[in-house]
Amino acid sequence: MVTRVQLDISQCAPAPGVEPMARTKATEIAGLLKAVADPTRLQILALINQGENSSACTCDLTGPLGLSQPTISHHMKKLTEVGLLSAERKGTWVHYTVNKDLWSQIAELFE
Amino acid sequence: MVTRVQLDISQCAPAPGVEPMARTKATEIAGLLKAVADPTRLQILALINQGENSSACTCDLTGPLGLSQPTISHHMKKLTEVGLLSAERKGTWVHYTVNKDLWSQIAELFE
DNA sequence: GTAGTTTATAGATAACCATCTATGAATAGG
DNA sequence: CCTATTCATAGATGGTTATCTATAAACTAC
Repeated sequence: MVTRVQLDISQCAPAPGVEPMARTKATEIAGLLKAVADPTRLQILALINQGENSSACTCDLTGPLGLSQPTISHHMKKLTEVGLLSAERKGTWVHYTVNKDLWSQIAELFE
Repeated sequence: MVTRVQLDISQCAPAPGVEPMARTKATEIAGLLKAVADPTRLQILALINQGENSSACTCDLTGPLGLSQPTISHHMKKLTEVGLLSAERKGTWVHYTVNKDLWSQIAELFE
C-alpha cells in the first residue's frame, strides 16, 4: 500500500483495480465492427435495406456500386461470416438478407 | 421502359431507380467506424468510460493493456482525429474524455 | 540549467485487406 | 451434351495499419 503525500502527483499509475475489457471479447466485437467499417459494405447493407423486400443478390449490386462481381462476392462473404447477412440459394441466384437482430445489437454497443 | 415476359427471369438486373448511398458519405462513416473497430481501441474506450470521472491519460493505459506508450499514443491520436476523444492538457498529463455525442451518433446508425 | 516524467513523432516491419483478372463450380434450359 | 448465367475461388498487387524501438518535445521541480 502506497500512501501518497498530498501534492505528490509527479508519478503516474493506473487506478487500482481497473481491469480492461477482456481481450477476447474486444477482439470479437472488433471483428464484427470491422465488417461494417468499410464504405463498400456500408453501401451494400444500405442497398439491401433499401429494397422493399430487403433482399438482394450479387448481380444486383455490381452495377450500382461499379465494382467487379468477385469483389462484391468477397464483401458478401465477409458480411455473411460475421452473421450480418444470411444467404439463401434459389436456383442460380443467391438472395442475401440483413440479420436485423445482429444489426440492433451493434446499436446497443453504443448506448 | 422494359416490359418483362412473365417467366423470363433468366437475366439479372438491379432494381430500377435504386441509388446507392453516396460514396463520400459511406467513406466518412466507415472512417468513424474503423476507429472503433479495433480491439485495443475498444478496450481504451471502455477503460475511460469505466473510471468514475470518465477520464484517463496515456500512462494510465499502458499498464492494464500491456502495450508500449507510443502504441497507446498512436491509438489516442486515431480516436481524437475522428472526434471520439477530446484531449485536454494539464501540465505534463493529457486527459482524454469520450465525446458522448458522437458515441450516441454511432448507435443511431444501426437503428 | 539539470534531471525526471509524460507525451508525441519518426522509421521499420510484419500482417492484413480491397481490388482486380482469370478461372472454376453450380444451376437452368434447350 | 452444350450454352448461358450466376456465384465462388485462386492468385497477384498496391495500400493501409498495429506494433515496436529510438528519439524528440513539453512540462515540473529543484
